Amino acid sequence: MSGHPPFAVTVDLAVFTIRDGVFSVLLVERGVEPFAGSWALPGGFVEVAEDAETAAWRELVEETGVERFEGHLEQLRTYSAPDRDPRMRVVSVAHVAFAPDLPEPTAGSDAANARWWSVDDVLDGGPDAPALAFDHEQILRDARERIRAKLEYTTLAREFVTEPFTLPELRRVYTAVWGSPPDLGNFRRKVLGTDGFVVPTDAHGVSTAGGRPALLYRRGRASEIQPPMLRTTTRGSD
Amino acid sequence: MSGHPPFAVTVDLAVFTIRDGVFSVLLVERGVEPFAGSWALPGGFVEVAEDAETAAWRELVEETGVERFEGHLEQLRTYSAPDRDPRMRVVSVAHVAFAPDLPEPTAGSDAANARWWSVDDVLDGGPDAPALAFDHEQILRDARERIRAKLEYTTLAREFVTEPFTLPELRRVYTAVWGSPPDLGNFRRKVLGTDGFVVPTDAHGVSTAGGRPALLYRRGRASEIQPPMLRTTTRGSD
DNA sequence: TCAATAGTGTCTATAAGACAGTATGGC
DNA sequence: GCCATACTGTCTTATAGACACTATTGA
Repeated sequence: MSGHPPFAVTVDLAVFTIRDGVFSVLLVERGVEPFAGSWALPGGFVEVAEDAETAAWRELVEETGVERFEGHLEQLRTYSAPDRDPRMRVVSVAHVAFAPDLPEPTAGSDAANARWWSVDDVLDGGPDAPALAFDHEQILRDARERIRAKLEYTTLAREFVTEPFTLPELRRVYTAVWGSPPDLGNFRRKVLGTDGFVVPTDAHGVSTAGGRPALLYRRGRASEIQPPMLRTTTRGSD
Repeated sequence: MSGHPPFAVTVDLAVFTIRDGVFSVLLVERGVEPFAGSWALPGGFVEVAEDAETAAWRELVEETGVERFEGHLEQLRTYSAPDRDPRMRVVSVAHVAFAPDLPEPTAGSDAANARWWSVDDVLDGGPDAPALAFDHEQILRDARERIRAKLEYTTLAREFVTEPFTLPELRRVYTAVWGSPPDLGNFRRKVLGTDGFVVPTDAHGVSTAGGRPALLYRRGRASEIQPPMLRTTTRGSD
């Protein structure tokens, strides 16, 4: 028993989007010590009067500059190793957010720079892959696995496209996040056969690159896919 | 921007076991304000030099009096509503733990009393069901759903039985947690057909209540069940 | 013998994997 | 016509659901 030592509480955010078919995460270049010059997940301190999720939404808007964020945000897990921040004792409640096509971010208050990175480049050692500050590589790794898994049993993939969308667009979300495309016919059968995943409109999109134009859909009300749509590629490694 | 206000950080624990076929959770009766006299999840403050999981293990031993805890412990999620504790600003990193047949607990330091309760009685309004302190009812509800779900796609049920165990014993774990028994034949087919879920011994147990004695098994190395063993009962409600 | 529990086998329905084929657009 | 993309259909295989049956103990 030694009372209750004071902690700082932060939120860190893994903000994901799909840009040109690439599963991407928003990183900021730190302008202040510690880790000045390193890239890190956006985040900040939780205020006294807000809970962690509210703080995460606030930071999201501050860091991305987006006023109305159309996506989804959820808590990932809390990281609390005693030495994770050299300045002070701080626990961080990490969150995951995703949205379709966020704009190129503007550098925020204490960030020198901010841009989108390929998630797989950062985690699997692509060219120019930066080493992340603090324990952010672990957080990002956990976040990627969370998203990969949730595409299996939820309709989360819809949050990565703007309405109205086509099935090929939706399939490209799975392709980008999982790293390889689900079988075309089976994918369509699963999505269309899951009640409430997508609802058809009566409109066609425009044809891409001289192909047949795809039908347009909107998001349905279902949030779960039952039974799940399983990844066919190497599982359980990360 | 308003710097970094000081927080207290606690861990709360939902410790589960199966006692006489009943899915049970450990609750303590609070001896001090706030909520003195109310029942609550065991927990306590995180020390400066430890992470949340270490603190959870420490509290687990302190509250249950068990020296060598043979079970499993994992982080659930973090609860951070600004008004969740009337004394001060505190965020709690909730954890879930489970083990076979823990002994009747001894009252800990700041707990007036401690005992096992039926999880379903507490959450679904059984007779004598106590109202829980703080936001502990929500934590317990989330914890129950986490365990119910993890029985589907992991081999977690093994952590609720002592080695060696019988398949009927293992099936009673599913029965207790899910509220209704999985089909006998299908359950055996799934467990025995999942490589590494259980490994057979060459021994028989003793017969119960004048029935055929069951074969004994030990835990295998597999941690996932693929494809999952799905709950057949009412899904998605909680 | 019976009651009680443990364990096996089988038929059917569902859904995924694999992959071949057809349709509709721009040029 | 060609190419490129969108979409449909079908055969096979894996697996779950349902449920009937056999086996082994104690009293």
